[in-house]
Amino acid sequence: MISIEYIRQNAEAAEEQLRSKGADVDIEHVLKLDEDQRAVLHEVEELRAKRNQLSSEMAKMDADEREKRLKEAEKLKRTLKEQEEHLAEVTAELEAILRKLPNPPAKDVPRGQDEGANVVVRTVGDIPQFSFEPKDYLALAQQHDLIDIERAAKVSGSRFGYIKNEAAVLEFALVRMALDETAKENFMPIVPPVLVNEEAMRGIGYLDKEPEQVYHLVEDNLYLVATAEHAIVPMFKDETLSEQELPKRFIGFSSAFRREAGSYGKDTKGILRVHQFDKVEMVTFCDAATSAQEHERMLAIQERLMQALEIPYQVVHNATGDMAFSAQNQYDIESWIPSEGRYRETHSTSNTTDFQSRRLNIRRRGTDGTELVHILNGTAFAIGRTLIALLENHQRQDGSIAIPKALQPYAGFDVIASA
RNA sequence: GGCGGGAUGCCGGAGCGGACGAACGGGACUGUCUUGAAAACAGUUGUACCGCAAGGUACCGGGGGUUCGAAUCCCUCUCCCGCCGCCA
Repeated sequence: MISIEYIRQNAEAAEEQLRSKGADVDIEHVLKLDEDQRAVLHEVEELRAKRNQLSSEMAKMDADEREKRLKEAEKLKRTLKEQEEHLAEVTAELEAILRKLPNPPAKDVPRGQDEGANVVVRTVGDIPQFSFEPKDYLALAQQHDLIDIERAAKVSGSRFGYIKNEAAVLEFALVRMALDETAKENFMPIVPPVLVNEEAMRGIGYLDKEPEQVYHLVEDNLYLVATAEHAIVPMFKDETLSEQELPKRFIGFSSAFRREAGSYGKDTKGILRVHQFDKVEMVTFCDAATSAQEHERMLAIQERLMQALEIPYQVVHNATGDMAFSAQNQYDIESWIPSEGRYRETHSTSNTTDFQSRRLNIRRRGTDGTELVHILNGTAFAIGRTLIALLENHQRQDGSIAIPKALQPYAGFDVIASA
């Protein structure tokens, strides 16, 4: 959640920033509500002070005297109740608006309405030149019996898939490789629950932005996470961490579930956009002062992983209109997909600053007092999309697929070739 | 799924309508003493919000209620512990 003090102190800048992320805000209205809220709060607190004083006086009175003051006390009680109700209304109205506002972008974020305004920061790796017509991953998968979409449709519906044979082994190879790489930077491996309660999901900011994207188990009021981040970030809800234990870095593995409502007809083929996929995800809790640096660290890890897989990619600085709701700054990594002749998103990393920690009340205690922590997230590997890039970029003329050297020890084989 | 017991500050643990932001013990910090440390003694030790400040308000698992007044009474939810049942 955005800080109301920030809006109060930077009304003009805030308006521009929020609009740049596509929010339709009326800053004047927000400021007015904020003022009202504080005025009513002041009134309520004054009434409470009076009540408290009268009550403690009454405690010392004899029965007779108490009886005399009772009328006054009762009246005070009624007035207080009215004002408290008023306060609750104003507060709720203000909060409802604030909850729907995105994290204002950092100054250096490119402005723009959509991904067209994204800025390519750098391009790494040579685009493979094939002496033959490269196949798409589905053709390759069929040749080697790696992915079964048809039967998944029979069992689960559209946008599901079975990952099989070497592809299934590669999933675990990728997971292990990501664990090892991030271990060098003290990320703690973690397997979180994939079902989380409403409070946790709300704390993440997901329900306010795109509630239709998340699977909801109505009977138990539980939500299926759309990324491990959703289960890892709320772990420290209402906790104050000590300065010394920061940064806390986690490398989580979990399935991710997305309804993909509204994406009908978009990427309908294969496993690029599915309702369920596995993912290795980084999450860091750190000091406000170091979060920008942590963000760069995450990006660097992502790049190292892609370089180890020998997949050409580009780093994109997301424009305001293409950023996540919670992100103050965001980079995507787009991997080269030969069959499409273009780069497609395989990774993302966001600095959410104190946007999530404010909602979840996650602080850190230091010698300088307590303050909200900063929280960052970043993809290590989204398995499905990484498999796509891997299969297509490393295919050979006969359709066999070379496994990059760094991955071989994890996979236990160096090529996928049909017998 | 059934029955029983719990949830209080950094930790343990009392309190069960008014003097409780909370006894007592431990821990931590500061000071005295000491060459230094320990011990002993004295003191300090939560967070958030409103306010220029003085000060005020809120918080004893969450929410609601009763009352002039709730950690304390009532309702409800969640979680934890124990026993039984079922089960990968």
